[in-house]
Amino acid sequence: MITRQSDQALIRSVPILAELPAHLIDLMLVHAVVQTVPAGTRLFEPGDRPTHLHVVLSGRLGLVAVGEGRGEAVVEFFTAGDAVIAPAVILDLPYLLAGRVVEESRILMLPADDVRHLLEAYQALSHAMMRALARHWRLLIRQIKDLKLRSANERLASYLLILSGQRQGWLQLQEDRRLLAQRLAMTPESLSRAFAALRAHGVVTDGRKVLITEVETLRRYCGFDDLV
Amino acid sequence: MITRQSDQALIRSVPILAELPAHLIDLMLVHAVVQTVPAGTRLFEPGDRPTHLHVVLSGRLGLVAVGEGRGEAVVEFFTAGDAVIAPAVILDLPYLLAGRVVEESRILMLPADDVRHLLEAYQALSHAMMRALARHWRLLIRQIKDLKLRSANERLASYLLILSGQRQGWLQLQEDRRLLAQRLAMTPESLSRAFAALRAHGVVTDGRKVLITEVETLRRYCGFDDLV
DNA sequence: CGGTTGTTTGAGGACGTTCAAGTACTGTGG
DNA sequence: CCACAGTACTTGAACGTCCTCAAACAACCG
Repeated sequence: MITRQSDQALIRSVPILAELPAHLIDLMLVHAVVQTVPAGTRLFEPGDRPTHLHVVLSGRLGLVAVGEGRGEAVVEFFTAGDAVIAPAVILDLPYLLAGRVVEESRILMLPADDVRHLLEAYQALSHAMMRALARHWRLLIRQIKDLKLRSANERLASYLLILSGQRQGWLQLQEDRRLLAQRLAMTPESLSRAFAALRAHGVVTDGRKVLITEVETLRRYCGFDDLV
Repeated sequence: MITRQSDQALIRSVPILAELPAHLIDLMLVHAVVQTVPAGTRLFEPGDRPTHLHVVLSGRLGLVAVGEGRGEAVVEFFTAGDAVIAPAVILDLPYLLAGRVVEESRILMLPADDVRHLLEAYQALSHAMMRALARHWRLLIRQIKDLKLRSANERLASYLLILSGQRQGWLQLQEDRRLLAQRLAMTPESLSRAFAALRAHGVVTDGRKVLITEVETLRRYCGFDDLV
Protein backbone atom coordinates (compact mmCIF):
# COMPACT_ATOMS: atom_id res chain seq x y z
CA MET A 1 0.00 0.00 0.00
CA ILE A 2 1.47 3.32 -1.06
CA THR A 3 0.38 6.01 1.34
CA ARG A 4 2.50 9.09 0.73
CA GLN A 5 1.20 11.55 -1.80
CA SER A 6 4.73 12.47 -2.88
CA ASP A 7 5.45 8.82 -3.70
CA GLN A 8 2.31 8.58 -5.81
CA ALA A 9 3.52 11.51 -7.87
CA LEU A 10 7.03 10.10 -8.26
CA ILE A 11 5.73 6.68 -9.24
CA ARG A 12 3.64 8.08 -12.04
CA SER A 13 6.68 9.80 -13.55
CA VAL A 14 8.83 6.67 -13.74
CA PRO A 15 9.60 5.98 -17.44
CA ILE A 16 8.34 2.41 -17.55
CA LEU A 17 5.12 3.43 -15.80
CA ALA A 18 4.49 6.96 -17.04
CA GLU A 19 2.64 6.08 -20.23
CA LEU A 20 0.59 3.24 -18.83
CA PRO A 21 -3.16 3.56 -18.31
CA ALA A 22 -4.03 4.38 -14.71
CA HIS A 23 -5.77 1.08 -13.98
CA LEU A 24 -2.64 -0.82 -15.00
CA ILE A 25 -0.46 1.26 -12.69
CA ASP A 26 -2.91 0.50 -9.89
CA LEU A 27 -2.63 -3.20 -10.69
CA MET A 28 1.14 -3.04 -10.39
CA LEU A 29 0.90 -1.30 -7.04
CA VAL A 30 -1.46 -3.76 -5.36
CA HIS A 31 1.30 -5.52 -3.43
CA ALA A 32 3.92 -2.81 -3.77
CA VAL A 33 5.72 -1.18 -0.89
CA VAL A 34 7.97 1.85 -0.67
CA GLN A 35 10.97 1.73 1.63
CA THR A 36 13.39 4.36 2.77
CA VAL A 37 16.84 2.79 2.82
CA PRO A 38 20.00 4.36 4.21
CA ALA A 39 23.33 4.59 2.38
CA GLY A 40 25.25 1.35 2.63
CA THR A 41 22.22 -0.93 2.41
CA ARG A 42 22.81 -4.04 0.34
CA LEU A 43 19.61 -4.70 -1.57
CA PHE A 44 20.81 -7.93 -3.17
CA GLU A 45 23.98 -9.85 -3.89
CA PRO A 46 25.15 -11.70 -7.03
CA GLY A 47 23.48 -15.09 -7.15
CA ASP A 48 20.33 -14.00 -5.30
CA ARG A 49 17.01 -14.79 -6.91
CA PRO A 50 15.08 -11.56 -7.49
CA THR A 51 12.02 -11.30 -5.27
CA HIS A 52 11.10 -7.76 -6.28
CA LEU A 53 11.63 -5.29 -9.06
CA HIS A 54 13.26 -2.30 -7.36
CA VAL A 55 12.41 1.11 -8.74
CA VAL A 56 14.40 4.09 -7.50
CA LEU A 57 12.08 6.95 -6.53
CA SER A 58 14.80 9.15 -5.07
CA GLY A 59 18.42 8.83 -4.03
CA ARG A 60 21.14 6.83 -5.66
CA LEU A 61 22.10 3.22 -5.99
CA GLY A 62 25.12 1.44 -7.46
CA LEU A 63 25.24 -1.78 -9.43
CA VAL A 64 28.41 -3.44 -8.28
CA ALA A 65 30.36 -6.26 -9.89
CA VAL A 66 31.99 -8.38 -7.21
CA GLY A 67 35.13 -10.23 -8.22
CA GLU A 68 36.23 -12.63 -5.51
CA GLY A 69 39.69 -11.45 -4.52
CA ARG A 70 39.69 -9.03 -7.44
CA GLY A 71 38.02 -6.08 -5.77
CA GLU A 72 34.75 -4.50 -6.80
CA ALA A 73 33.70 -2.32 -9.69
CA VAL A 74 30.65 -0.16 -10.22
CA VAL A 75 28.90 -1.02 -13.45
CA GLU A 76 26.40 1.81 -13.30
CA PHE A 77 24.65 4.21 -10.98
CA PHE A 78 20.85 4.22 -10.88
CA THR A 79 18.82 7.24 -9.88
CA ALA A 80 15.22 8.41 -9.71
CA GLY A 81 13.05 6.70 -12.31
CA ASP A 82 15.32 3.74 -12.97
CA ALA A 83 14.08 0.17 -12.67
CA VAL A 84 16.90 -1.85 -11.18
CA ILE A 85 17.99 -4.94 -13.08
CA ALA A 86 14.73 -5.71 -14.74
CA PRO A 87 16.42 -8.49 -16.79
CA ALA A 88 16.93 -10.67 -13.72
CA VAL A 89 13.27 -10.19 -12.75
CA ILE A 90 11.95 -10.73 -16.28
CA LEU A 91 13.88 -13.94 -16.80
CA ASP A 92 13.66 -15.07 -13.16
CA LEU A 93 17.41 -15.68 -13.10
CA PRO A 94 19.92 -14.89 -10.34
CA TYR A 95 21.41 -11.42 -10.20
CA LEU A 96 24.83 -11.03 -11.79
CA LEU A 97 25.55 -7.90 -9.76
CA ALA A 98 25.12 -6.58 -6.26
CA GLY A 99 22.77 -3.68 -5.56
CA ARG A 100 24.18 -1.20 -3.05
CA VAL A 101 22.48 1.96 -1.86
CA VAL A 102 24.98 4.79 -2.28
CA GLU A 103 22.97 7.58 -0.72
CA GLU A 104 19.72 7.40 1.21
CA SER A 105 16.99 6.42 -1.19
CA ARG A 106 13.31 5.71 -1.45
CA ILE A 107 12.75 2.47 -3.29
CA LEU A 108 9.52 1.15 -4.74
CA MET A 109 9.44 -2.62 -4.49
CA LEU A 110 7.18 -4.52 -6.86
CA PRO A 111 6.85 -8.28 -6.26
CA ALA A 112 8.64 -10.13 -9.05
CA ASP A 113 5.79 -12.55 -9.72
CA ASP A 114 3.32 -9.73 -10.17
CA VAL A 115 5.66 -7.98 -12.57
CA ARG A 116 6.18 -11.08 -14.68
CA HIS A 117 2.45 -11.80 -14.85
CA LEU A 118 1.58 -8.27 -15.83
CA LEU A 119 4.36 -8.21 -18.44
CA GLU A 120 2.79 -11.26 -20.04
CA ALA A 121 -0.72 -9.90 -19.91
CA TYR A 122 -0.35 -6.25 -20.90
CA GLN A 123 0.96 -5.05 -24.23
CA ALA A 124 1.53 -1.52 -22.94
CA LEU A 125 3.74 -2.75 -20.12
CA SER A 126 5.92 -5.13 -22.12
CA HIS A 127 6.33 -2.47 -24.79
CA ALA A 128 7.42 0.12 -22.21
CA MET A 129 9.78 -2.37 -20.61
CA MET A 130 11.24 -3.31 -23.99
CA ARG A 131 11.98 0.34 -24.73
CA ALA A 132 13.54 0.85 -21.31
CA LEU A 133 15.80 -2.15 -21.86
CA ALA A 134 16.73 -0.90 -25.32
CA ARG A 135 17.75 2.48 -23.93
CA HIS A 136 19.80 0.92 -21.19
CA TRP A 137 21.39 -1.48 -23.66
CA ARG A 138 22.85 1.52 -25.42
CA LEU A 139 24.33 2.84 -22.16
CA LEU A 140 26.11 -0.44 -21.64
CA ILE A 141 27.43 -0.40 -25.21
CA ARG A 142 28.83 3.06 -24.70
CA GLN A 143 30.58 1.84 -21.57
CA ILE A 144 32.07 -1.18 -23.33
CA LYS A 145 33.37 1.12 -26.08
CA ASP A 146 34.99 3.27 -23.39
CA LEU A 147 36.61 0.29 -21.71
CA LYS A 148 37.93 -1.22 -24.92
CA LEU A 149 39.06 1.86 -26.75
CA ARG A 150 39.86 4.63 -24.29
CA SER A 151 42.60 5.23 -21.72
CA ALA A 152 41.79 6.03 -18.09
CA ASN A 153 42.19 9.77 -18.68
CA GLU A 154 39.97 9.65 -21.73
CA ARG A 155 37.30 7.70 -19.87
CA LEU A 156 37.14 10.41 -17.24
CA ALA A 157 36.97 13.12 -19.90
CA SER A 158 34.15 11.30 -21.66
CA TYR A 159 32.26 10.78 -18.39
CA LEU A 160 32.49 14.49 -17.56
CA LEU A 161 31.29 15.48 -21.01
CA ILE A 162 28.22 13.29 -20.70
CA LEU A 163 27.48 14.59 -17.19
CA SER A 164 27.75 18.17 -18.37
CA GLY A 165 25.59 17.64 -21.45
CA GLN A 166 28.67 18.91 -23.33
CA ARG A 167 28.11 22.39 -22.00
CA GLN A 168 30.69 24.71 -20.55
CA GLY A 169 30.32 25.47 -16.84
CA TRP A 170 30.27 23.98 -13.38
CA LEU A 171 28.91 20.56 -12.60
CA GLN A 172 28.51 18.66 -9.37
CA LEU A 173 29.83 15.13 -8.93
CA GLN A 174 27.29 12.98 -7.12
CA GLU A 175 29.77 10.33 -5.97
CA ASP A 176 32.91 10.48 -3.91
CA ARG A 177 36.18 9.83 -5.68
CA ARG A 178 36.40 6.23 -4.62
CA LEU A 179 33.05 5.28 -6.16
CA LEU A 180 33.72 7.33 -9.28
CA ALA A 181 37.03 5.51 -9.68
CA GLN A 182 35.23 2.17 -9.37
CA ARG A 183 32.75 3.27 -12.03
CA LEU A 184 35.56 4.31 -14.39
CA ALA A 185 37.57 1.14 -13.84
CA MET A 186 40.62 2.67 -12.20
CA THR A 187 42.05 3.24 -8.73
CA PRO A 188 41.36 6.43 -6.75
CA GLU A 189 45.03 7.35 -7.21
CA SER A 190 44.73 7.07 -10.98
CA LEU A 191 41.54 9.11 -10.90
CA SER A 192 43.32 11.85 -9.01
CA ARG A 193 46.09 11.85 -11.60
CA ALA A 194 43.52 11.81 -14.39
CA PHE A 195 41.90 14.97 -13.02
CA ALA A 196 45.37 16.52 -12.85
CA ALA A 197 46.03 15.56 -16.47
CA LEU A 198 42.73 17.07 -17.63
CA ARG A 199 43.74 20.48 -16.31
CA ALA A 200 45.70 20.80 -19.54
CA HIS A 201 42.49 20.15 -21.50
CA GLY A 202 40.04 22.58 -20.00
CA VAL A 203 38.96 21.00 -16.69
CA VAL A 204 39.25 22.60 -13.26
CA THR A 205 38.22 20.87 -10.03
CA ASP A 206 37.23 22.06 -6.59
CA GLY A 207 36.24 19.19 -4.36
CA ARG A 208 33.14 17.61 -5.88
CA LYS A 209 32.59 20.58 -8.17
CA VAL A 210 34.06 20.41 -11.66
CA LEU A 211 34.39 23.26 -14.14
CA ILE A 212 34.67 22.56 -17.84
CA THR A 213 36.20 25.59 -19.49
CA GLU A 214 36.88 24.31 -23.00
CA VAL A 215 34.31 21.79 -24.18
CA GLU A 216 35.79 21.52 -27.66
CA THR A 217 39.32 20.87 -26.40
CA LEU A 218 38.00 18.15 -24.11
CA ARG A 219 35.91 16.60 -26.87
CA ARG A 220 38.91 16.38 -29.14
CA TYR A 221 41.10 15.01 -26.35
CA CYS A 222 38.91 11.98 -25.75
CA GLY A 223 37.58 11.50 -29.28
CA PHE A 224 34.02 12.09 -28.14
CA ASP A 225 31.34 11.10 -30.60
CA ASP A 226 27.87 12.57 -30.65
CA LEU A 227 25.96 9.36 -31.13
CA VAL A 228 23.00 9.68 -28.80
CA MET B 1 9.40 -12.72 -50.43
CA ILE B 2 11.16 -15.67 -48.85
CA THR B 3 11.46 -18.48 -51.34
CA ARG B 4 13.90 -21.02 -50.00
CA GLN B 5 12.47 -23.80 -47.92
CA SER B 6 15.60 -23.94 -45.76
CA ASP B 7 15.23 -20.24 -44.91
CA GLN B 8 11.63 -20.77 -43.84
CA ALA B 9 12.77 -23.44 -41.41
CA LEU B 10 15.60 -21.29 -40.04
CA ILE B 11 13.35 -18.28 -39.62
CA ARG B 12 10.87 -20.19 -37.53
CA SER B 13 13.60 -21.25 -35.12
CA VAL B 14 14.84 -17.72 -34.41
CA PRO B 15 14.28 -17.00 -30.69
CA ILE B 16 12.30 -13.79 -31.08
CA LEU B 17 10.07 -15.46 -33.69
CA ALA B 18 9.88 -19.07 -32.57
CA GLU B 19 7.02 -18.72 -30.13
CA LEU B 20 4.92 -16.34 -32.18
CA PRO B 21 1.65 -17.47 -33.79
CA ALA B 22 2.12 -18.35 -37.47
CA HIS B 23 0.02 -15.48 -38.78
CA LEU B 24 2.21 -12.96 -36.94
CA ILE B 25 5.38 -14.44 -38.41
CA ASP B 26 3.78 -14.15 -41.84
CA LEU B 27 3.01 -10.49 -41.13
CA MET B 28 6.63 -9.83 -40.27
CA LEU B 29 7.82 -11.46 -43.45
CA VAL B 30 5.59 -9.52 -45.86
CA HIS B 31 8.36 -7.15 -46.93
CA ALA B 32 11.27 -9.23 -45.71
CA VAL B 33 14.17 -10.35 -47.85
CA VAL B 34 16.98 -12.81 -47.26
CA GLN B 35 20.44 -11.97 -48.56
CA THR B 36 23.61 -13.98 -48.80
CA VAL B 37 26.47 -11.69 -47.86
CA PRO B 38 30.19 -12.49 -48.17
CA ALA B 39 32.76 -12.07 -45.41
CA GLY B 40 33.92 -8.48 -45.18
CA THR B 41 30.54 -6.91 -45.97
CA ARG B 42 29.80 -3.82 -43.91
CA LEU B 43 26.10 -3.91 -43.09
CA PHE B 44 26.05 -0.55 -41.31
CA GLU B 45 28.35 1.99 -39.72
CA PRO B 46 28.08 3.93 -36.45
CA GLY B 47 25.75 6.88 -36.96
CA ASP B 48 23.64 5.21 -39.65
CA ARG B 49 19.90 5.19 -39.14
CA PRO B 50 18.62 1.61 -39.08
CA THR B 51 16.51 0.76 -42.11
CA HIS B 52 16.12 -2.91 -41.30
CA LEU B 53 16.29 -5.29 -38.41
CA HIS B 54 18.96 -7.82 -39.43
CA VAL B 55 18.49 -11.36 -38.25
CA VAL B 56 21.35 -13.80 -38.74
CA LEU B 57 20.12 -17.07 -40.25
CA SER B 58 23.56 -18.59 -40.75
CA GLY B 59 27.17 -17.47 -40.65
CA ARG B 60 28.76 -14.96 -38.34
CA LEU B 61 28.77 -11.25 -37.85
CA GLY B 62 30.74 -8.90 -35.61
CA LEU B 63 29.56 -5.79 -33.80
CA VAL B 64 32.50 -3.45 -34.00
CA ALA B 65 33.20 -0.34 -31.96
CA VAL B 66 35.08 2.16 -34.08
CA GLY B 67 37.30 4.62 -32.22
CA GLU B 68 38.64 7.28 -34.54
CA GLY B 69 42.40 6.90 -34.38
CA ARG B 70 42.02 4.44 -31.53
CA GLY B 71 41.62 1.27 -33.53
CA GLU B 72 38.61 -1.01 -33.48
CA ALA B 73 37.21 -3.47 -30.97
CA VAL B 74 34.69 -6.25 -31.34
CA VAL B 75 31.89 -5.89 -28.83
CA GLU B 76 30.21 -9.18 -29.65
CA PHE B 77 29.83 -11.83 -32.30
CA PHE B 78 26.34 -12.65 -33.54
CA THR B 79 25.41 -16.01 -35.01
CA ALA B 80 22.36 -17.92 -36.23
CA GLY B 81 19.19 -16.80 -34.49
CA ASP B 82 20.45 -13.43 -33.26
CA ALA B 83 18.63 -10.21 -34.05
CA VAL B 84 21.28 -7.58 -34.68
CA ILE B 85 21.05 -4.40 -32.64
CA ALA B 86 17.34 -4.41 -32.09
CA PRO B 87 17.68 -1.41 -29.71
CA ALA B 88 18.62 0.94 -32.55
CA VAL B 89 15.62 -0.29 -34.57
CA ILE B 90 13.20 -0.17 -31.63
CA LEU B 91 14.15 3.38 -30.66
CA ASP B 92 14.81 4.55 -34.23
CA LEU B 93 18.17 5.95 -33.17
CA PRO B 94 21.52 5.83 -34.99
CA TYR B 95 23.69 2.76 -34.55
CA LEU B 96 26.47 3.07 -32.00
CA LEU B 97 28.43 0.24 -33.59
CA ALA B 98 29.38 -1.04 -37.02
CA GLY B 99 28.05 -4.35 -38.30
CA ARG B 100 30.64 -6.39 -40.17
CA VAL B 101 30.11 -9.80 -41.71
CA VAL B 102 32.91 -12.04 -40.45
CA GLU B 103 32.10 -15.15 -42.45
CA GLU B 104 29.66 -15.63 -45.30
CA SER B 105 26.18 -15.33 -43.87
CA ARG B 106 22.54 -15.45 -44.76
CA ILE B 107 20.76 -12.45 -43.31
CA LEU B 108 17.03 -11.90 -42.94
CA MET B 109 16.23 -8.23 -43.36
CA LEU B 110 12.98 -6.95 -41.83
CA PRO B 111 12.05 -3.34 -42.64
CA ALA B 112 12.47 -1.23 -39.50
CA ASP B 113 9.08 0.49 -39.83
CA ASP B 114 7.28 -2.82 -40.05
CA VAL B 115 9.11 -4.10 -36.98
CA ARG B 116 8.24 -1.02 -34.94
CA HIS B 117 4.59 -1.14 -35.92
CA LEU B 118 4.25 -4.80 -35.13
CA LEU B 119 6.04 -4.34 -31.80
CA GLU B 120 3.43 -1.77 -30.87
CA ALA B 121 0.52 -3.85 -32.00
CA TYR B 122 1.34 -7.35 -30.82
CA GLN B 123 1.82 -8.36 -27.22
CA ALA B 124 3.48 -11.64 -28.14
CA LEU B 125 6.13 -9.86 -30.19
CA SER B 126 7.03 -7.13 -27.73
CA HIS B 127 7.18 -9.72 -24.97
CA ALA B 128 9.52 -11.94 -26.99
CA MET B 129 11.66 -8.93 -27.89
CA MET B 130 11.78 -7.82 -24.26
CA ARG B 131 13.03 -11.24 -23.21
CA ALA B 132 15.64 -11.29 -25.98
CA LEU B 133 16.92 -7.89 -24.85
CA ALA B 134 16.99 -9.02 -21.22
CA ARG B 135 19.08 -12.05 -22.14
CA HIS B 136 21.49 -10.00 -24.18
CA TRP B 137 21.68 -7.39 -21.42
CA ARG B 138 23.15 -10.07 -19.20
CA LEU B 139 25.79 -10.93 -21.79
CA LEU B 140 26.92 -7.32 -21.85
CA ILE B 141 27.05 -7.20 -18.06
CA ARG B 142 29.23 -10.27 -18.01
CA GLN B 143 31.57 -8.61 -20.49
CA ILE B 144 31.76 -5.39 -18.46
CA LYS B 145 32.61 -7.45 -15.38
CA ASP B 146 35.40 -9.10 -17.34
CA LEU B 147 36.78 -5.81 -18.55
CA LYS B 148 36.70 -4.14 -15.15
CA LEU B 149 37.84 -6.99 -12.94
CA ARG B 150 39.92 -9.43 -14.94
CA SER B 151 43.37 -9.37 -16.52
CA ALA B 152 43.90 -10.20 -20.18
CA ASN B 153 44.89 -13.78 -19.39
CA GLU B 154 41.88 -14.24 -17.16
CA ARG B 155 39.55 -12.84 -19.82
CA LEU B 156 40.80 -15.44 -22.28
CA ALA B 157 40.40 -18.21 -19.70
CA SER B 158 36.85 -17.09 -18.97
CA TYR B 159 35.99 -16.88 -22.68
CA LEU B 160 37.27 -20.41 -23.26
CA LEU B 161 35.30 -21.76 -20.29
CA ILE B 162 32.07 -20.26 -21.62
CA LEU B 163 32.75 -21.57 -25.13
CA SER B 164 33.40 -25.05 -23.79
CA GLY B 165 30.37 -25.08 -21.55
CA GLN B 166 32.90 -25.76 -18.77
CA ARG B 167 33.52 -29.23 -20.09
CA GLN B 168 36.84 -30.90 -20.60
CA GLY B 169 37.81 -31.59 -24.20
CA TRP B 170 38.49 -30.03 -27.56
CA LEU B 171 36.75 -26.95 -28.84
CA GLN B 172 36.96 -25.07 -32.09
CA LEU B 173 37.57 -21.34 -32.25
CA GLN B 174 35.31 -19.72 -34.82
CA GLU B 175 37.40 -16.58 -35.24
CA ASP B 176 40.98 -15.99 -36.25
CA ARG B 177 43.34 -14.69 -33.59
CA ARG B 178 43.09 -11.08 -34.69
CA LEU B 179 39.31 -10.94 -34.25
CA LEU B 180 39.41 -12.88 -31.01
CA ALA B 181 41.97 -10.41 -29.69
CA GLN B 182 39.68 -7.51 -30.65
CA ARG B 183 36.81 -9.22 -28.83
CA LEU B 184 38.90 -9.71 -25.70
CA ALA B 185 40.26 -6.16 -25.71
CA MET B 186 43.91 -6.97 -26.29
CA THR B 187 46.42 -7.09 -29.13
CA PRO B 188 47.08 -10.28 -31.12
CA GLU B 189 50.52 -10.38 -29.50
CA SER B 190 49.04 -10.32 -26.02
CA LEU B 191 46.54 -12.99 -27.02
CA SER B 192 49.36 -15.21 -28.17
CA ARG B 193 51.13 -14.72 -24.85
CA ALA B 194 47.88 -15.33 -22.99
CA PHE B 195 47.49 -18.71 -24.69
CA ALA B 196 51.06 -19.48 -23.73
CA ALA B 197 50.37 -18.52 -20.12
CA LEU B 198 47.28 -20.74 -19.96
CA ARG B 199 49.36 -23.80 -20.79
CA ALA B 200 50.24 -23.80 -17.11
CA HIS B 201 46.53 -23.94 -16.25
CA GLY B 202 45.24 -26.78 -18.33
CA VAL B 203 44.90 -25.36 -21.86
CA VAL B 204 46.57 -26.75 -24.98
CA THR B 205 46.22 -25.18 -28.41
CA ASP B 206 46.63 -26.45 -31.95
CA GLY B 207 45.79 -23.79 -34.46
CA ARG B 208 42.12 -22.97 -34.03
CA LYS B 209 41.53 -26.06 -31.92
CA VAL B 210 41.79 -25.68 -28.17
CA LEU B 211 41.94 -28.47 -25.61
CA ILE B 212 40.91 -27.84 -22.04
CA THR B 213 42.49 -30.53 -19.89
CA GLU B 214 41.75 -29.25 -16.40
CA VAL B 215 38.49 -27.38 -16.14
CA GLU B 216 38.74 -26.91 -12.39
CA THR B 217 42.26 -25.48 -12.55
CA LEU B 218 41.15 -23.03 -15.22
CA ARG B 219 38.04 -22.06 -13.28
CA ARG B 220 40.07 -21.27 -10.21
CA TYR B 221 42.66 -19.38 -12.24
CA CYS B 222 40.16 -16.87 -13.60
CA GLY B 223 37.75 -16.81 -10.66
CA PHE B 224 34.93 -18.10 -12.83
CA ASP B 225 31.48 -17.79 -11.33
CA ASP B 226 28.58 -19.98 -12.29
CA LEU B 227 25.95 -17.27 -12.52
CA VAL B 228 24.00 -18.15 -15.64
C1' DC C 1 43.40 18.13 20.07
C1' DG C 2 43.92 13.43 18.12
C1' DG C 3 41.52 10.26 15.22
C1' DT C 4 39.23 9.23 11.11
C1' DT C 5 38.37 9.60 6.35
C1' DG C 6 39.15 11.27 1.67
C1' DT C 7 42.43 13.04 -1.63
C1' DT C 8 46.98 13.95 -3.53
C1' DT C 9 51.79 12.91 -4.60
C1' DG C 10 55.87 10.07 -5.28
C1' DA C 11 58.59 5.79 -6.27
C1' DG C 12 58.75 1.28 -8.00
C1' DG C 13 56.81 -2.48 -10.45
C1' DA C 14 53.44 -5.36 -13.21
C1' DC C 15 50.80 -5.79 -17.14
C1' DG C 16 50.05 -4.95 -21.75
C1' DT C 17 51.37 -2.41 -26.02
C1' DT C 18 54.48 -1.30 -29.71
C1' DC C 19 57.90 -2.30 -32.79
C1' DA C 20 60.67 -5.60 -34.94
C1' DA C 21 62.06 -10.02 -36.23
C1' DG C 22 61.31 -14.76 -36.93
C1' DT C 23 58.54 -19.06 -37.92
C1' DA C 24 54.88 -21.79 -39.93
C1' DC C 25 51.32 -22.48 -43.12
C1' DT C 26 48.84 -21.35 -47.48
C1' DG C 27 48.16 -20.91 -52.26
C1' DT C 28 50.31 -19.53 -56.86
C1' DG C 29 53.05 -19.81 -60.82
C1' DG C 30 57.02 -21.55 -62.94
C1' DC D 1 57.90 -30.31 -57.53
C1' DC D 2 59.85 -26.33 -55.74
C1' DA D 3 60.38 -21.23 -55.27
C1' DC D 4 57.94 -17.46 -53.81
C1' DA D 5 54.71 -14.36 -51.81
C1' DG D 6 51.29 -13.60 -48.59
C1' DT D 7 49.07 -14.33 -44.32
C1' DA D 8 48.74 -15.82 -39.61
C1' DC D 9 50.88 -16.52 -35.56
C1' DT D 10 54.75 -16.39 -32.18
C1' DT D 11 58.67 -14.48 -29.76
C1' DG D 12 61.73 -10.90 -27.99
C1' DA D 13 62.99 -6.21 -26.30
C1' DA D 14 61.76 -1.58 -25.01
C1' DC D 15 58.41 1.38 -23.57
C1' DG D 16 54.07 3.36 -21.45
C1' DT D 17 50.10 3.10 -18.72
C1' DC D 18 48.22 2.08 -14.69
C1' DC D 19 48.55 -0.26 -10.18
C1' DT D 20 50.66 -0.89 -5.59
C1' DC D 21 52.60 0.74 -1.69
C1' DA D 22 53.89 4.47 1.19
C1' DA D 23 53.71 8.92 2.84
C1' DA D 24 51.93 13.53 3.24
C1' DC D 25 48.11 16.57 3.53
C1' DA D 26 43.42 18.41 4.22
C1' DA D 27 38.82 18.34 6.09
C1' DC D 28 35.81 16.86 9.41
C1' DC D 29 34.19 15.30 13.98
C1' DG D 30 34.20 13.65 18.37
